[in-house]
Amino acid sequence: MLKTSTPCHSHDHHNECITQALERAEEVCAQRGVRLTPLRKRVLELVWQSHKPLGAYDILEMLSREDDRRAAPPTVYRGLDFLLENGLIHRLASLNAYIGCTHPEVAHEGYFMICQQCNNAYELAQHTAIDAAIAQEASQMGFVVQTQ
Amino acid sequence: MLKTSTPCHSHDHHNECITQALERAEEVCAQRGVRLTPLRKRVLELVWQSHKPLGAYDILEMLSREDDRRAAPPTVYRGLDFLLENGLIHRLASLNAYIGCTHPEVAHEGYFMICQQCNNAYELAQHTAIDAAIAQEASQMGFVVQTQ
DNA sequence: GAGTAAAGAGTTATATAATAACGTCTCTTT
DNA sequence: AAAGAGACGTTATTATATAACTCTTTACTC
Repeated sequence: MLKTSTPCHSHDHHNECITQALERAEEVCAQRGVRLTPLRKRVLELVWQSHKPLGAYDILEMLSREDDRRAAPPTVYRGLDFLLENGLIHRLASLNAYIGCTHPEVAHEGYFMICQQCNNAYELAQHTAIDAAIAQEASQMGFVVQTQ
Repeated sequence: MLKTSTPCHSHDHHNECITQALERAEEVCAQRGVRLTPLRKRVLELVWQSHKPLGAYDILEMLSREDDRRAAPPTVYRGLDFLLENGLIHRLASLNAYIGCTHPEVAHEGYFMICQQCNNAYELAQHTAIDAAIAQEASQMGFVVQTQ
């Protein structure tokens, strides 16, 4: 179920985003002493194919298409789990989908704007105002924000 | 997989919340000319059993336990869909779970504080600050917030 | 460099969440 | 009564995610 409609938010994606994302991922992993194996890198690359959040089974299908043998779900989920743990992608629970993180260097909550026409999703880079508003409302209810 | 741990956020739930929720639901449905059938009412009641978000299959299990014949998934999902459409419950995508809405009279986005110890979730009643912060960041990216 | 432990990845099966498709029953309206 | 719509039952299926076990590769130790 891969959407192929012409995006209304489009740009020169391959040059700018993908290469940059992969470079950053290499750096981040090197810095943390974790291994960006070929498989993990390939999954990250596929996630970054567009700014549309991709489902795990979309990625699975892409993977299977290039390797001739059929990849199995755990293969993809392991890759996704690794990338999630290291902040290289985010999971959009409302869509059961995954998307590349634009600033993996620092731990952070992700907020996304999702275009209802083209399905592209863009991560908010600065969200101190939102975080502050949430933290304030939380404290009024006796909560301390730990994860979101 | 029904959690039965002692809640750290507890209160006299049955008297206050459930009855009030059901009364409100009756009002809202009457006002809108939609039917709160026994099944729908029963599902709403089950959702309101606690402040813990419940999975569809948790509700299914509860339903099946009282009727002796086994209820099927569509039965529950139809009930949940109706309640969602009419704003009587919210869906928490991150948990694949459903929870009663505390103010179904007006259309609104829901924000929830979810206790990591007792799993209870509480809806924020006033969230103008959060909405404003989000709308502002959105407009900076050329988006207009339609749904969240 | 051989031995070994741990991480990574393949494979099969299964769990969990949600929906499709079709039939039936019960209303209401005519 | 006939017709249509809404609600619900029932069976099957799709979509998403994980468990459990195996084998391979990598990295570390001596």
